[in-house]
Amino acid sequence: MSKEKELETEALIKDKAKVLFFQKGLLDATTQEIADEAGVNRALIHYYFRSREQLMETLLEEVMLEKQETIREILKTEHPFKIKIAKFIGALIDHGLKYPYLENFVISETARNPDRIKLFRQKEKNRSHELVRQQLEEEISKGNIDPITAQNFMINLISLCNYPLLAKTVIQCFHGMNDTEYRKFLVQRKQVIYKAIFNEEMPDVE
Amino acid sequence: MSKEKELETEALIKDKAKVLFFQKGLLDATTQEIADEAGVNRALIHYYFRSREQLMETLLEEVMLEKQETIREILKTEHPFKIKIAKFIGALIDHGLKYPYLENFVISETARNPDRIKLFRQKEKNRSHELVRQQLEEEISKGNIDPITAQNFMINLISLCNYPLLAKTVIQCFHGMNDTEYRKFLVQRKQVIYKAIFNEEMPDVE
DNA sequence: TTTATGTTTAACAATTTTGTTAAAAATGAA
DNA sequence: TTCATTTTTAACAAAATTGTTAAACATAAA
Repeated sequence: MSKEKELETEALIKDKAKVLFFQKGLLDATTQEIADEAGVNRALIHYYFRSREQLMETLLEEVMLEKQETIREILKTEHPFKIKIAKFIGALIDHGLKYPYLENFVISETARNPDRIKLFRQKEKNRSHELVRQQLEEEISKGNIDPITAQNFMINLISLCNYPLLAKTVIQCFHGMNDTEYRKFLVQRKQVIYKAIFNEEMPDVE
Repeated sequence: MSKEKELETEALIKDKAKVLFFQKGLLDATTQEIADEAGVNRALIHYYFRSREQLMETLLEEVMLEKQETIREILKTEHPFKIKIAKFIGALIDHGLKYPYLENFVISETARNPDRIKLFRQKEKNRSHELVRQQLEEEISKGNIDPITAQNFMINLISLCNYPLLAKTVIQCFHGMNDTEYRKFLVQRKQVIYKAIFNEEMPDVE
């Protein structure tokens, strides 16, 4: 029994499919295109993952988990609130730079089929919202931050981080950026977002 | 020659297809589903619009024009800058309430095929960006607004307006809102966005 | 009523895509 | 090497979808 070979091919398909979907943005890639990208026979996709659908679920779970772990770690540290949020912004943008089309996928899948939202849900205790609210309210009562509900705070934050990823093409066209300029724009944007949220310059966070 | 009947059916297909695509969110509706929604034979779609593709282009052009006209009118008035922006926010949200899935469509189409961005581009002279920049810079030099580039200003603004539309399902699930609550949330959000942008309460604009 | 024109329909062909399967190939233990 | 198991392949079947076409139908003018 060659367990190594199996893992090799299975992992190869997953890796290449991730590239195709979340990096190249071919969200409706066919099983044939996935097979081509991985350089394997199309039937292997069904052999290892049963269906296109199940492959997708597997990929999503992996990539979402990667993102959620990073965020959970940041939000569970003992840093001051504003530092945490600065790191949070950085993590969202960086993950977006790694998988530029992941958010597009989440958005189109959930729009097409709201039930599939389950695939993207994190465990109750780790939801960013819960991890942020208490500390946010403390800061507000101390007068360090203008009053705002946790709901609006989070949605503002995530809107400012995610929309420029979703609208890559629109923004590039509209503001005449090539890929390099767009990347640079996103990196610089971390500071812009922090300033929009807190109305003050972002401190350096390693 | 029954010109009336033709316009009736043609307009019927367009109207029902708009509902299907931009209101119900079935962005990948088949020609059969479109025909069913309009209660006509599927071949009529090809008779009037040649292909599914061309129907889509027609619909888009109409809906985008409707949106762009509203925005152009707001930005070309002589109102004070902050009033204009308040109206601009209102118009973006209201259009999103009318066609909840239009932005999803723009985003997925341009991600899938960047060339198709042409379909969404407005004429150079009417681009919101151009209409806002000069006045924004004036306000900044008068010290009424914190320094920010027009690019970042616009992208912040549009991110805050559009993301909650794109992420309808995610937000509803995450914050436990039904459709009514979500609508209310969007309407109230106009003030939240204004405050996030200008750091002060939004004045009443009719 | 006849005729020409425009509108609608059912049936068909072509293509694309998914998933299955039986057989071939590779692998590794006995 | 032999044999059992796993992996891979090519070929096939089924379903979905788009676009075409020829004929039926409706309408209004002559």
